[in-house]
Amino acid sequence: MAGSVNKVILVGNLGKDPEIRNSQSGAKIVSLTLATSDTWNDRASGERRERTEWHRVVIFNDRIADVAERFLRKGRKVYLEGSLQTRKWTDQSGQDRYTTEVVVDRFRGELVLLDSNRGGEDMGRGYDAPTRQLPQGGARTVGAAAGGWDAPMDGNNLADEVPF
Amino acid sequence: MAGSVNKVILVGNLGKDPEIRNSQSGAKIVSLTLATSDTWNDRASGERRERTEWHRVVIFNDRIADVAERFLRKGRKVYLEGSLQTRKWTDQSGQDRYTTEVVVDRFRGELVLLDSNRGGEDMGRGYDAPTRQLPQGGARTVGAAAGGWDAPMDGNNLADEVPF
Amino acid sequence: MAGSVNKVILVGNLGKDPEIRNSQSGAKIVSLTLATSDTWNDRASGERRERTEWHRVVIFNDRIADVAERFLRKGRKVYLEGSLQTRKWTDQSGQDRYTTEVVVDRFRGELVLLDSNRGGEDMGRGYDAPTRQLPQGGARTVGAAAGGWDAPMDGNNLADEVPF
Amino acid sequence: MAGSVNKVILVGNLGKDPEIRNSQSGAKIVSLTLATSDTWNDRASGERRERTEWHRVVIFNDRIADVAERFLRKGRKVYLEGSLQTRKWTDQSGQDRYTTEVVVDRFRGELVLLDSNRGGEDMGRGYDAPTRQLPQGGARTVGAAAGGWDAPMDGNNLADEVPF
DNA sequence: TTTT
DNA sequence: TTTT
Repeated sequence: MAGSVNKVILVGNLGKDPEIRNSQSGAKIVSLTLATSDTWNDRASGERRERTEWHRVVIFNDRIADVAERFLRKGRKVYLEGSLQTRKWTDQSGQDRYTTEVVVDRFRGELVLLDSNRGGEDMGRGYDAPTRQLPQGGARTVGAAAGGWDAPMDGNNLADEVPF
Repeated sequence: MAGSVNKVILVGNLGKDPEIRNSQSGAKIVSLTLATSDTWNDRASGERRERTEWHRVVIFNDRIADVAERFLRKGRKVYLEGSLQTRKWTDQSGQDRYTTEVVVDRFRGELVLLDSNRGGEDMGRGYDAPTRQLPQGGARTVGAAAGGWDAPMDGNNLADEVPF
Repeated sequence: MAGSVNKVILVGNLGKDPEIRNSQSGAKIVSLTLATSDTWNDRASGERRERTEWHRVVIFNDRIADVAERFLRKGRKVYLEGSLQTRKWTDQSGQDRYTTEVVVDRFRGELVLLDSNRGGEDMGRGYDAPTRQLPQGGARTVGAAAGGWDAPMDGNNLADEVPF
Repeated sequence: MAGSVNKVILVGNLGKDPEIRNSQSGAKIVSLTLATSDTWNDRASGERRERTEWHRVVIFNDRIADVAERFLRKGRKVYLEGSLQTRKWTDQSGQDRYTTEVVVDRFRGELVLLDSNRGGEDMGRGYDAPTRQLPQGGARTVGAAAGGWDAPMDGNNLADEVPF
């Protein structure tokens, strides 16, 4: 198809520290969960309502993955730009499942840190090293092509992670 | 949360005619499937590769739903802006499932027709009335709050539609 | 023209307090100057370079103008969405001049506060009331249509303000 | 400044064929004028109103400049993403002038062709080679840094082009 | 004039 | 699980 655009722009806060993995080719892959929130007045009741949306983000871009690993921690606010990708996987019972993620690949995407956190202020507490997933068997080693996934993730593993 | 942004920008083509439903309150709800496509040269093989991504779009905004019903048909190219929403539902076997959609609600979103199709050109053939889903039992009648879904869609129905 | 999009997305800091004016019809109009900055490594010299870009923003949307007046002050960081508009005016010597602004009107635009400034912390110092321009003669009272300006601004005034 | 975003998204039609120039370093620079249009109902009179906005676009990115030179012609519709840049220059009378452009540089920006124009349809007529500006003296040879302009454009030349 |  |  000539001429399409697939762009996601998020400003939100990390729900937990980034998770760092490696593709089969050794490239760093960083996963984030970002929260965005809407508040509005319900038309019927007039009550204030809020809804938090959780976004899965996967960063394949080397340069941006490095920045994410070094600077992002639970609670930080970021501007993130990527594209939508729905990935098919198989759950424990053999059923097809689909997971939609915001992908930052080598072609598209941006990451901008929005809370400067200069001077080691109190956001510093709890800002430990990010979680690095140890390969176990190999099921969690995923193959990442430039524009997406070549190999499906381990269904069991994913099932444990839902909603993330 | 003060200060978040949840925005999706798509330019793509409709995979089929829009589906029109009504919420319990009678509001019109239009569902679209939009295709975007990426092409790139594989770094290893040097081959040209292509990947088509299918996006579920749900339009709650009255004005935009009207435009979609009247003017959108399979194959048309649109610019669409909305926000990401992941909806939980239960499948036949009682398992939790999640579906991520691009939502155009009364607060946010835009729809712009990009292929002018003026003068009744050949895109006109096959441009029939959009599909209207008859309520069956009620499972397909969804309740739409301002910011999303109150009631889950029918799991069976959805399963048949995958990828959409 | 059927089918166009005119969208600007900025994340930046206010260079000074907002300026508040009223249109001839009495509507509140808020003007901001937003700074964005790029840093890059010069290819030739290898040196780190930085360039700050200053954006004129004009808010016609009532609801957003209220938020801007109440919460925005010099130094605050915001996400702002609007559209580009180039306005013609005449300078002192009678020459045509053009100024491009990012406009938030009643149809399009968004303002999101990004530095939470919760609890009246030290960002509070210096956070005075925003500047309100007193009408003088009337030259600074501008007529604002929904989608832009009906009446030109006073050329002299603008000339003094360049770059802002 | 840590943490800023400067993004413009346009969907519009070219007002004339692209203009091709070369920087002092020999890099290709493509200039476009893009029209976007808004229509709305005037609140007072109830009349339908329309406003066309003209955008100056300058493409420094080599790959995108090539695509623009080869495929863009007057009338074509494109999705364009770039960043805002205001450039200072001096007019004939020695006065400072400012021009705001949408810049596609080597870091940021995208160009997507939206009217496929397959099959040599009638948009084909008049689709000649784009305009190439011959260097005259050198005033029109501009130096392009990664993030913008090193040398001002010739004021006389620009004055003739306004609005473009 | 912002910010780091 | 974030944030206000």
